[in-house]
Amino acid sequence: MNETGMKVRTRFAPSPTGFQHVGGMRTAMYAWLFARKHGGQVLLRVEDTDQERKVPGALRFLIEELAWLGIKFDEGPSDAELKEFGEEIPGGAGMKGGHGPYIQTQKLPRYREVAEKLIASGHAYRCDCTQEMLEKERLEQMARKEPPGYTGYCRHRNVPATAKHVVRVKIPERQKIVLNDPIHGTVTWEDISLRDPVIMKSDGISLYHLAVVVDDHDMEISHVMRGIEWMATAPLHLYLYDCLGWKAPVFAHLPVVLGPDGKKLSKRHGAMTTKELREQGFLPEAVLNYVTLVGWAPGQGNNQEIFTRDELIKAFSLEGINSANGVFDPKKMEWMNGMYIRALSKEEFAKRGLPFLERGGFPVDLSLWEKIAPHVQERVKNLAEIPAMVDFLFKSKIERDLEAMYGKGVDKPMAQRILERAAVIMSELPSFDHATLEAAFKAMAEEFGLKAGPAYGVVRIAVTGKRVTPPLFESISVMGKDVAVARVKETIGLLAA
RNA sequence: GGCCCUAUCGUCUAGCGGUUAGGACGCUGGCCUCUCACGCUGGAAACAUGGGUUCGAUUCCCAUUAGGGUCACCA
Repeated sequence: MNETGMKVRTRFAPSPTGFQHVGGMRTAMYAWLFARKHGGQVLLRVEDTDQERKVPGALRFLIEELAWLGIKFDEGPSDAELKEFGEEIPGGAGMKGGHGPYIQTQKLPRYREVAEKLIASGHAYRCDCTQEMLEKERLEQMARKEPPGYTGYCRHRNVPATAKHVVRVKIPERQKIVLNDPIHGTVTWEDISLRDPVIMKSDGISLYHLAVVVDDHDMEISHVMRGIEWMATAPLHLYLYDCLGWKAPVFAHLPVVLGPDGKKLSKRHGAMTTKELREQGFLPEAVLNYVTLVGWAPGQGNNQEIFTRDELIKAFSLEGINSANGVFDPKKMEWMNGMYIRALSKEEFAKRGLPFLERGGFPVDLSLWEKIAPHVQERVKNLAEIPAMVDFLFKSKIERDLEAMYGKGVDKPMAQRILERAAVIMSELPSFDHATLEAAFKAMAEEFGLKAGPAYGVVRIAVTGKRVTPPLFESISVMGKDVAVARVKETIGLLAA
């Protein structure tokens, strides 16, 4: 129940015409968050009345990505309905029913029934104008510099049901419509500026405008969260509710999520679907957290940004949604992901990072990974960075950035001397733990009159090949004496050559 | 073009008539330090413009400007 005592039921109603980016996912997040916050239900509905634009796999993609984020629906199409639709979720999606069908093309008779009701009450009428007639009309209007639109030719013609026809809404001349949107406040239209829109196609399939009203009513939806592109047609929807004598849900029109360039999100922006983010090593909890924050803030002077799932649910409100468009900032997404990575337990990090490590293209020794993982955990912003950071532990042959050894008191002869000494020191060391190594190398640096940085740097390049690595002694300790000494000797050979 | 939405640092935002306009990311100085990262501590950085209303406007109202959406037998 929400503050008005109304049972909260929200829905996510995608049309399976493509793969949703994070902006579309955010709509689902908000619907889910709001339902959870008020102890209500959130359900999934498939708006597939446009059969021509249907994309195979789009629905499955959506369900699976949302599941990855931890968003499960209380109601939605059953596995049987999904199968009929042509999509099967491995293991089953397991959504409950109760207000189905949840796939619009499986509910066509109901829309026809409502359309007939609208015709009977005089709010709608049949129209048998052909596409050619409409096109001609449009052309003439444009020639006269009039705004194009249906003139209502069939309004009073009583086109018989037996003729091939569409159903249009008879839009009243002056019909004031008031929308109370929790995000935008009160929005008023002096009239519905639409020209008798079609709600039922000549093939008998409902258009969005009818289906959405019928479904939200039938499914007892209390709050609709949808993209702001729907605000312009909200008057039509509100009018339809009125004609039908139904109570309209609360409509919250969400602003747009833009790419870093300020343009609408698209493929050009790179990783903008959750699937891509997942492949780049972003954690679902971080993605849920950050994406929710694009366009929403707790307000009330609360500056919190990192939220657990439960904290998000607790803090969420429609009023906290910003009315202006927002930019998805990949940099901040990365920062937040790093925060989440560091908050993981050692074991959890090692476990989640392993699949990414295995993609590195080299054999992975699990025990070495587990030893070095905690040091990697402090240094990566996403899991995909892992292989490049520790590959030197697993590869038999490494590339070295030799130039990086020089500078700050170290030239080539000095580097050679350091490495000769390092090889001896390591060979003679009784134990190979961090403390022993550090003490030995610290003494060595002093021997050469060098600061730790430059001296260790030479060894770092020799054993790892890179200038940026996990801490040196941990790295050496994990790779073991044999490998470390061999790599130092190999480097001496390279310098001599 | 008609109708509608929007406007605080580069970005995400706090603010709901009186504040040195706060926080976060990013950028940057310093500290810590074996590299990197973390962490700590400083800094630069914003109320689109013009009118009102008011003792007083970032805040309320109206214009202007600039973005965006929508005007299909698509959603």
